[in-house]
Amino acid sequence: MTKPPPISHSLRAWMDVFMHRSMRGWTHFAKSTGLTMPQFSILMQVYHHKGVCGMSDISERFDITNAAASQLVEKLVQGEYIERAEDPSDRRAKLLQLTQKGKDLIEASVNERYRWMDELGKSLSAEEKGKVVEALTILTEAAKKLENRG
Amino acid sequence: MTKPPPISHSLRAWMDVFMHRSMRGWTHFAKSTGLTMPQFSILMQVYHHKGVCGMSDISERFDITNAAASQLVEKLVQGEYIERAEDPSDRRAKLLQLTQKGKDLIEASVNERYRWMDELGKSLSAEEKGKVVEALTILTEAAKKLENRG
DNA sequence: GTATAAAGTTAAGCCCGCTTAACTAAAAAG
DNA sequence: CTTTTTAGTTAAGCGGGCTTAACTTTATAC
Repeated sequence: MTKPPPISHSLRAWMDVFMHRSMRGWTHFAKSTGLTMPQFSILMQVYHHKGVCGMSDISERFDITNAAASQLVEKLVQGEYIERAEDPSDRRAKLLQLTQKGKDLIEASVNERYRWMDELGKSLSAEEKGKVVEALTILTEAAKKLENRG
Repeated sequence: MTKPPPISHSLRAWMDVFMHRSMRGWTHFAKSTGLTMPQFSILMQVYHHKGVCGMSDISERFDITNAAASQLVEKLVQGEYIERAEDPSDRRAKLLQLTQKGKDLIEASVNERYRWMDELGKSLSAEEKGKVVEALTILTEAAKKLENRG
């Protein structure tokens, strides 16, 4: 019987293997779409903002100027990935939203990333699955709590 | 009692929260070093290649031409992050290796990313920690097996 | 030993992201 | 109602990444 590793060790080990694998797929997919990484990241951001996302949200999130965000978004509007409308409640502001094309693209990317995870799930025994589900639920909840406080 | 979620769901939920959080820190740190993302990524790659890494390893990994890799690496050599030596067993090839400065930088970045994970670990009860350690060990092993086959 | 392939380098040139600066238009403050 | 602040756009210009093309040097094939 070996002593179980401390939690920081197992968290780190998992993170290393997970990040390494995940990053590869991520950049590879982005490139295959013909979009640049900044463009792709903006689509992701708008996607996660479910519906309402102003131009300033973009520039803050990526730590760039409004000018830069505006230009990036302009290209995505040209490419018909994003719809840019006037905010009726503040006519200076814009409401950004993915078009169907944009949504499809991001969802394809997310599915691509899920695929590996799903395979991982399938490779486990029923007992292992149970343990993993329980632990990940704990972790996800804890992460959300930490996020809301910090 | 609610039914436990299927494993694909808990894996995906965890992945979403983990990726979202991790990416932010990642790009933010890279930017704060003054290096560009491609440059930073190359340092990471050399770091994980522990010791021996040729120029072609870089170009293959990032799907760019040898010319591009060579120019990127040149900048990192100028910045004293990378040491570029001739491979004695094949004098056409180069051996890339991080300098101490390069190692320090990458390790700082990794630690930054570990910090959140460690906080997460600390926020759990002893019982939860036990479960998480067990499950992550299972997952990490399964991931490594999958990697070696696929 | 000559021909061919492979590893890297260098330079020219393109596109892209980003910043600054000047601007428009709308909202908030006084 | 005027002033100031806020949201966003546009254009000029810089620097970076990447490609192609031409080249050097070393290894491999025949």
